[in-house]
Amino acid sequence: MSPLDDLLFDAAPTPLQSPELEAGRQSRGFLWSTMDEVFSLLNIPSTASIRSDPFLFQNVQIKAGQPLHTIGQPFDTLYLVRSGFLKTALIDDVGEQQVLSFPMKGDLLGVDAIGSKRHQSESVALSDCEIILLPYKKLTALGLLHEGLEIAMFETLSREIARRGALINVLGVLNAEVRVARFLLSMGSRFEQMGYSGKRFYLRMTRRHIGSYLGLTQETVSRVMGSLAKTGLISISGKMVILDDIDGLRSLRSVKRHPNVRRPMPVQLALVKKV
Amino acid sequence: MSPLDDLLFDAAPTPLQSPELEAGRQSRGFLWSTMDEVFSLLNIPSTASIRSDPFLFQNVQIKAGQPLHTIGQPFDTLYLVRSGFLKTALIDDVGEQQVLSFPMKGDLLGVDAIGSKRHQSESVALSDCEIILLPYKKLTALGLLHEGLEIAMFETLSREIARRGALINVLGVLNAEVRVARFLLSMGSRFEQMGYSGKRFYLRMTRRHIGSYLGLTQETVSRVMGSLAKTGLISISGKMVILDDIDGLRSLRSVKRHPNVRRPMPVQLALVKKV
DNA sequence: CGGCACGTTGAGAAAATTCAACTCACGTGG
DNA sequence: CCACGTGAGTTGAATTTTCTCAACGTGCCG
Repeated sequence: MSPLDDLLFDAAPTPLQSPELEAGRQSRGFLWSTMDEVFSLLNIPSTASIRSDPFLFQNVQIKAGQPLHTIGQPFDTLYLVRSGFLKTALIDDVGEQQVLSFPMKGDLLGVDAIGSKRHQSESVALSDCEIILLPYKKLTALGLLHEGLEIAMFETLSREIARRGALINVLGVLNAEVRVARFLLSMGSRFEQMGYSGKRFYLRMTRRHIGSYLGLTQETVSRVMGSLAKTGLISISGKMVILDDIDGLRSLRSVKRHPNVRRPMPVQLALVKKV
Repeated sequence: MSPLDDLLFDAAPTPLQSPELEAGRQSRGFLWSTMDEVFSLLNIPSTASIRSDPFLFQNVQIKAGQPLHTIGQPFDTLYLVRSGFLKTALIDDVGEQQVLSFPMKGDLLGVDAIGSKRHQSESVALSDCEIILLPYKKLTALGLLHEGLEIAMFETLSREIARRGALINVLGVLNAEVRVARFLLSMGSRFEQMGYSGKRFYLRMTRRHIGSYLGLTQETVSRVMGSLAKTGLISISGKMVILDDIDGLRSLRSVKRHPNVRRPMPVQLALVKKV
C-alpha cells in the first residue's frame, strides 16, 4: 500500500467541529461516534434531538487483511464503515469464495445476519479501516423512538436487496466483457459519490476478488481489462484504473440472445380507498 | 392448469375460525385480512393486542399471467402472498428477463422498492393468487407501535438479502448441473415447509423461467433435467418433478477449480463492555 | 536473497450457448 | 369438429465463450 493511496483514499474523515465531541471520541482510549455522525453516514436527515443525543457508538480500527466477522459467528452488532475499504464474501465447504460486495465509507455490514442471528458472510478489510459498532438491540430500541431511524434502516436494507438483485442480473445475463465494464463503472460512481474522482481511481481488490465478485476467473478479468485497454476504453496500470471513455463502457452490451417475449399489459388493481 | 394442480396447490387457505372475521373478510365486496392473519403469515408471534386489533388489510385477487406491479411504478405498498405462485423479475432495455424469485404463500413482495420509492422489479402471477396489500406508510407507523413488527420486518428484509446472496453464489460458482439440482432441492424444501410433499411437486414456472433464474438457457435446463432423470436422481414429466434421491442431489458438486486460499485468523475485536 | 502473492499471456479443453428441427398440448375461430 | 397458431419442451450439431493449466514477470516483505 503506497503512501499515495493512503493520501488519496484513506484520509481521515472530516474532523469534528465541536471540541467536546472530539473529546468524546477519544474517551477511555477508544474512539466513539455520536448519533449525529452515524445519522450522517447513513444519510438520515438529522434533527435537534439527534444532535443533542449524548449516546456514543464505539469504534474499532482494523488493519488490512483482518476479518471483521466470519461466517457462522453469532450476530449481535451491525458495522458501519467510517473509513477504509473491505470485501464481504461467502465461503463454501471447499474454501471457494464468492465475493458479495466491496463496502466503503457509509456502508452497513452484517445485515444478512439479522434474520438468522448468525453471520452468513465474512467481512475482511482491504485497507486499514475505522468501523462503528452498532449494537442491534440498541438499534431496534432507537428505531422505536426515532421514526427516521426505523425508516432509514428499512431503506438501507431495501437498497441492499436491490443491489444484490442487480448483481444477480449481471451474473445471469452478461458476458465477461460487459461484467467487467459495469463493475468499473459502478466503482467509478461510488468513488465519485465519496468525493473522489470517478474517472481515475485505485482498485483495492485483486483481480481474483473482482473475478469472484463477477463470477469469472482472474485470468478472464485480466484478459478483458487488457482488451478494454487495447480498444482505448480504459487505461490500466496494476490496480490503478482510468476510465477514458465512460459512454463507450456504458454502451457495451452482451450479444443478443433469444427473441424478446411479449409482455402482458399491466393491470390496474381494484383498490379501495378508505377502510 | 389441470384440476389436479388446483387441488394440490391452489386450495384455499384454512378457513378462518371466527364468524366475525369471515364477515370482515368479505365486507364491501372485497376480501380483508386481520392483523393477526398478517402476523401469522409473516411468522411473527402474535399477542393479545394484535389479535384484538380491528385493523383490516385489503386483499386483491389476480389471475395467472397478470402482473402485480411493474418496473418503475411508484412504490407505496408491499404485497404479502396469501395463496398462489408468482415470479419476480428484472427486465432490461432489450426486454431480456432476469428472474429473481418465485414467491409463494407468506412471501413479501416489493421490498426492493422501499429504498428508491420505485419498483425495481416486476411481479407476475404464475397461478391465480390472493395478495394482501400492506400500505408501507401504515406499516412503518405500526412498526413504531409494535416492536415485534419492526423486528420482523428487519428479519424478513435480512433473510431476503441472505437469499439473494445465496443465489449470487449459485450464479457465481456452480455449473449448470449443480444449479438445477440446488434449485429443485430448494423448491422441495419450500413446498415441504408449506405442508406439501417436498419430494413430489409441480413446478409452476416454465423451463425458460428456471433458466433465467439460474442464469442458463432453457435448453440447458432441459438437458440437465433430462440427464438428472437418466441417472435416477429425479423423475420428470413436464412440470411434475419427483426427487428420487435427495442425498444424491445434495452431494453434487461443481468440479474443483483453483486451489484453496489460506484464510487469515479471525481476530477478537477490542470491545468495551459498558458505555 | 528467496518466497510468495499478484498479474499477464498462451494454448488446449470444457462447458454452455446458439440455431434448428421436431413434438406435444392447448385454445381459438372458422 | 377440425385446422391452425402458439408456447412449451426436447434433442442434435456446430459454435462461442470461458475455464484450466502452465509459464513467466514483477514487486514486496521477511
